[in-house]
Amino acid sequence: MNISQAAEASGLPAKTIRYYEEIELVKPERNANGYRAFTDTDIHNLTFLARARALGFSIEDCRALLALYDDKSRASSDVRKIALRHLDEIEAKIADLTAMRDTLSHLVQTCHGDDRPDCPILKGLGDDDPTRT
Amino acid sequence: MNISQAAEASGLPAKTIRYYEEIELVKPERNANGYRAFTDTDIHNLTFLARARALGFSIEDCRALLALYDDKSRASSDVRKIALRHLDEIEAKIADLTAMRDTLSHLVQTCHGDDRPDCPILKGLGDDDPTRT
DNA sequence: ATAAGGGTTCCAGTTACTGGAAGGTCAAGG
DNA sequence: CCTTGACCTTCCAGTAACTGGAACCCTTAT
Repeated sequence: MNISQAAEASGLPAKTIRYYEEIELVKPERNANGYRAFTDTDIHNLTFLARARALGFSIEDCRALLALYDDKSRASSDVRKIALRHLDEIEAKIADLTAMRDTLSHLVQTCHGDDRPDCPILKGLGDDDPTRT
Repeated sequence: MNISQAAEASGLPAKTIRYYEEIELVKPERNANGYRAFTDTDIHNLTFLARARALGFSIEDCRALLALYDDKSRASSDVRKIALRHLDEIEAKIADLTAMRDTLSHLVQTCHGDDRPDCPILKGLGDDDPTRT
C-alpha cells in the first residue's frame, strides 16, 4: 500500500503519516523505488492513532498506548490509568471553557451592541474591578 | 515601574511581557539604563491582555480589542462581533471535548482495569468496528 | 570588592502538524 | 520514445504563544 491509500484507509493526511514515521510511531517498509509500503498492521496502527488523537490523546500517550497494544502481557489497568488521566484532563478543560463561556457570555449580554462607543465588554476586560456591572 | 512590578501588577510573567513587547502589543518606554519603564497605561493594557487571554481570546483578537479600546469612536458592535465569534469557538470546543469525554468515559467504564491482558479500551481504539462493545 | 538580585538580549525548544519547493517515479497516450 | 500528469520523495520553514536557559549588564548593600 502506498501512502495515499494508507491515508485513505486511516483517515490521516499523508503529511501526517510521514510525520508519524519521522517520530517513529509507525515504521513502514520501503519499496525498491523508495516509496513507503504500508502493511495491514501499519494501517491498523495508523487507524488506532487517528482514533486516539481524535479522542485528544497526546502523541506521547498514543506512543504508550501503542506499546501497550503490542505488549501481550500488559495489564488492562495500565491502559486504564492512561485513559483515566486523560479523562481528567478533558474534564478540566471542559470546566475551564465553561467558566470562560459563562463570563464572556455575561459580558456579551450586557453589551448593547450598537453604534454607541460605550462598550461594557471592553469595560469588563479593562476596568479595575472586572466583576462590576 | 520595572518589569517585575509590571508582572506583579498585571499577573503576567515577565517573560510573557517581554514577548508582548516583541510582538508589539505593548510599547513601554526605556530608562537610561535600558530597563523597561511601564506607565499606568501600560499596566492597564497588560491587565487587559491577561484577562482577555484568560478568556481564551487569541493574541490577534487581543490586538484587535486593544485597538478598539484605544479607538474612542469605535462602535460597541465591533467589540461584540469579536466576542460573539469567540464565544462560538468556545462552544464548539466544549462540544468537541464533551463528545470526547463521553466516548472515552464509555471505554473506561467497560474496562475491568485489572491484571488481565484483555483491554476493551485498546479494542475500542484499534478494532475495525469501534462502536462494538 | 563583591555578592545578591534585579535587568537585558538572543537562541532554542515546545506541540503536532502543515505548506511548499525541488525533484524522482510510474502508467497511459500519442 | 516522449511527454504529461499524478504520484512519490526529502528538506526547509512556519504556525501559537510562550518558556527555559545562557551570557552578560546594572544596582544596592554589605
